[in-house]
Amino acid sequence: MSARTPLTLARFVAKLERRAPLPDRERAALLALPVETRRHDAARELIREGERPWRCSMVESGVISSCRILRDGSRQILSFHLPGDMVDLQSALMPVADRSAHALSAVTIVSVAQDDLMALAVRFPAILRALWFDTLTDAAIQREWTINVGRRTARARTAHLLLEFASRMEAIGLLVDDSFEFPITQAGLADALGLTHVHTNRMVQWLRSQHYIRTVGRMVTIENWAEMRKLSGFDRAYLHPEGPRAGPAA
Amino acid sequence: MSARTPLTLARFVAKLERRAPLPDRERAALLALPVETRRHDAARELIREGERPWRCSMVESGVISSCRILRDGSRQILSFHLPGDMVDLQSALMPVADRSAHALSAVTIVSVAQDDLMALAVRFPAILRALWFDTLTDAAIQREWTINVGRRTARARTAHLLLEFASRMEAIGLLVDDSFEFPITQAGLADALGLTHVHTNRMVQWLRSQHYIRTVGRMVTIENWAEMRKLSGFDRAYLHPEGPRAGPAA
DNA sequence: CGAAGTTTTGAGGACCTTCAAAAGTTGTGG
DNA sequence: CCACAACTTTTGAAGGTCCTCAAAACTTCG
Repeated sequence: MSARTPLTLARFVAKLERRAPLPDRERAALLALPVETRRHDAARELIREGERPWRCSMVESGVISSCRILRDGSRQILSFHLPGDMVDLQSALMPVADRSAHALSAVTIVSVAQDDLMALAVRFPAILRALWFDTLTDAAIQREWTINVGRRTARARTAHLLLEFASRMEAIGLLVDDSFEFPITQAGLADALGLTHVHTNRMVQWLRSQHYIRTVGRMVTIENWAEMRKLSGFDRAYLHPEGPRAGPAA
Repeated sequence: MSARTPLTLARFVAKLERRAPLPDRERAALLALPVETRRHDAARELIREGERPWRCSMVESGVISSCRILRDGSRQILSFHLPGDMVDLQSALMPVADRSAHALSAVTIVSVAQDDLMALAVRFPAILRALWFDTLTDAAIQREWTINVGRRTARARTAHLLLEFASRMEAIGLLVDDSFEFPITQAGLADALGLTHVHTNRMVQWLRSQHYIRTVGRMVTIENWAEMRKLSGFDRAYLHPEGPRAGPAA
């Protein structure tokens, strides 16, 4: 897509359609939604906990994380949003944001008014169904994160997160030669893993020492998928690349 | 509701309507769905990971947990399902169950065919919207669990889970004099907290020693809400008792 | 009353944290 | 293109939280 093409929700629609094709009418309706495009620098706060956003945002390029800060100052990163992901689809129904979102790299964001999206969802059940499925996929990922921090060792946990990120990048064509850009510091990685940045660093070093991964700057290469999978128990099924079951609305 | 009244999804509908009333037509349609009622003993496995369920189940009475077992045998409990909760609404769209579910106490379950529910959801966008909102609430709870195991100390974590359980019981009228039935062993609690049962036991003992909680058999009493809240950082907002924002479908 | 399950206790050790500082990297302005 | 500041990664050492293993006390139930 050239820089001059006016942006749309195309990437999001593509993600929805990875799972099940939408009828032409529905696809066209989504792509015709009036959108707003914005660019932000890395580290910029995009949504603040407690806010009442009135637009839903899709990542066009770059990576966004959402997190909660606890009263003692510690931070838990709750999810990563890659190109094609909605950052805050939830806010279409829930008025108050319960977490903040930050740009991890320079990002381009395409947003639609929640009312516009909901109006479409009400008119086209297939769209509502697709949005619901998207929410369910996010929920499945969230469960996997709970398992990750709850029951896996620091080593396995780190490996698991990297494999998830790699697999999701692969699904959108951003994995090249087993390498992907991982635009996050080790301190940020630690906040996603429920570890300290010191220990996270030692885990990353250990993965390198085993030749499971290689890092150059912000590029990460998975060198040994099999051992990484064995170590972490990663199974990409929970990412639901296969789409929703056929049903009355399909 | 007397034991002779044929069961319906009434409790689930009541939960949906705690948030926003459904139009009469939609409520009637949900309550008219053909259902199947089953009773199970405690500890019975209700859904097995990898299965392809074709019915969605609502808890009429009792408590159900869903969990994943890792290859090393460790277990992470991912959620509790209280009366009125859907156990596997997700499976309406996702064919394969990605976790198992067990009855923690003797339970009564009312189930509907997924196809029936989805057909209704397609016919009535307000219903699809309500189901979607329910999914979003579950997702918010799941995020809180990730935070809990990721960034809170064992003490705070234990207190937080008990407060969540108490608050959810309160919402359905099952909290009496700050007391509720908590039908789970300390080993089970440990699997929800990402701790060992030994350490969980010490945390429970500590909460008792501070007179924050009291336990008699499977009954738990919250003796000091304020200190429990302070200790755990619990804020019930994430349980979304207030309902979805008004919108085109409301 | 015995069996099975649950809670509790103890001791030792491992994993991960905390604190502190050095080394390395990136970005900016002169 | 270098100098400098800011940030990120890495190292070291000490300590605490939580785990492991094992067994005893207690509870529940047939």
